[in-house]
Amino acid sequence: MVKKKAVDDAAGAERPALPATSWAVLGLLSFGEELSGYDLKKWSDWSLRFFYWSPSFSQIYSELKRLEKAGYATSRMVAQETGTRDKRVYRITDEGMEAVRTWAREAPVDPPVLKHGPMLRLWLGHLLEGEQMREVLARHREFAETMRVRAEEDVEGAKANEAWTYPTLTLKWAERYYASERDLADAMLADIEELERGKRP
Amino acid sequence: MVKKKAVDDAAGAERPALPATSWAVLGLLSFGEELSGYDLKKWSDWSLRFFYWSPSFSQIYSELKRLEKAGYATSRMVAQETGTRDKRVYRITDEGMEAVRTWAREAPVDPPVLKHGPMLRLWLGHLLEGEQMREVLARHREFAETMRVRAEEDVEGAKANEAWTYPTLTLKWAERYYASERDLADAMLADIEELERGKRP
DNA sequence: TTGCCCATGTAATTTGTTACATGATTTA
DNA sequence: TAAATCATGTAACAAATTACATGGGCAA
Repeated sequence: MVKKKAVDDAAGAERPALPATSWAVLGLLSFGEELSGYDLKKWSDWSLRFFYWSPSFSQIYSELKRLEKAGYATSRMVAQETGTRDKRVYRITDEGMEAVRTWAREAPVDPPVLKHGPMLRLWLGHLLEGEQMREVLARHREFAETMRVRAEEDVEGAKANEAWTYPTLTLKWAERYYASERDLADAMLADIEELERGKRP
Repeated sequence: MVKKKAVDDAAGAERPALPATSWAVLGLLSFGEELSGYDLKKWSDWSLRFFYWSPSFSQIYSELKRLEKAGYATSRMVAQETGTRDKRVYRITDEGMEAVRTWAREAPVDPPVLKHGPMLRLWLGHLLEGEQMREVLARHREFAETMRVRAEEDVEGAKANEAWTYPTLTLKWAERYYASERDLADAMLADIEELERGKRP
């Protein structure tokens, strides 16, 4: 039996299958700006971060190389005015636009990946004291509320610009998502209180 | 300047710092049963999965080796009655219990890791038609509701057993979490409808 | 009696992080 | 003028997945 590497040869597409992180980086470029790796990292930190973990610098650099090799982006060196070190900036190609569009439209809808450390620890409640459970939840609640406020602020900053229509939409989603995380922490705190009342009346 | 590998040498602890996934596997063992790699995978699939991605077989096997090497678990081969292939089963040690307890109690509370593929695609809404956005959201909604129902059923199955008090607590959390994901999808769907109405009245 | 799922792993590969290197620019 | 920060990467390592190998039991 001949092995095939599950490629969409059909219709002569010939597009290499990329991991989600590549599409995320290409997606950042799909807004049309010419950006450096550093720019991309910063931008992904303040936009993607709400619903998609932000890759490290080094990974962004290697994704950019991969995208260029695939013909989805081109790069050029730009000399800085003030004598700063030169930098390499990337721009999406027509093929890149086509590829990321096709991905966004046609890829199967995969379940989100969640690694919820705080919940893992509470799942191990038999190893904790009530006070420690409350502590973990309180810190998580704090994080969720901080994220909610940031998302809320960013919605304000983004909603005026028509180019940000869809990013604004997802920021609204994030605002609600982190509000829900906060409320879920409160609900669990209440559940724990109830348990404790049951244990020592 | 001498470099130190950020270890808790203090108090002569000498415990090797483990990645979260190791703690997850050790946590599964902390309920006291003697389990094989296969058992652990199945069990993590139906319990951890709601809030913590379930590692692959091969990773579970290598985590078990690491835990044994660290002295946190021991293993033995057991011969099967019916002549089936022998298997290796693992049991947590006292040191392992102490280590996972300390981790659960004292590790810093890290933010959950989220990679929300569907949101990433909606963030790129400028590449999609309204119909395609609704499709992505509908499928995500479907997933969320499926998970919610499963969590709900598992709460029913687990709440009677006192040993499952805390797992039941996190299952309740999961039930609410996936209900919220479902509602968030609906809310975003409504936002998109509104956008569309604005675009072509 | 062949194909499929259970069960147990190892090997090869990919993905992603941390540590390191380098130099210029700002700020204290 | 020293330290922090911006900016750009590379190298080494760790985490995690997929592919592969193996053999028994069971159903068609």
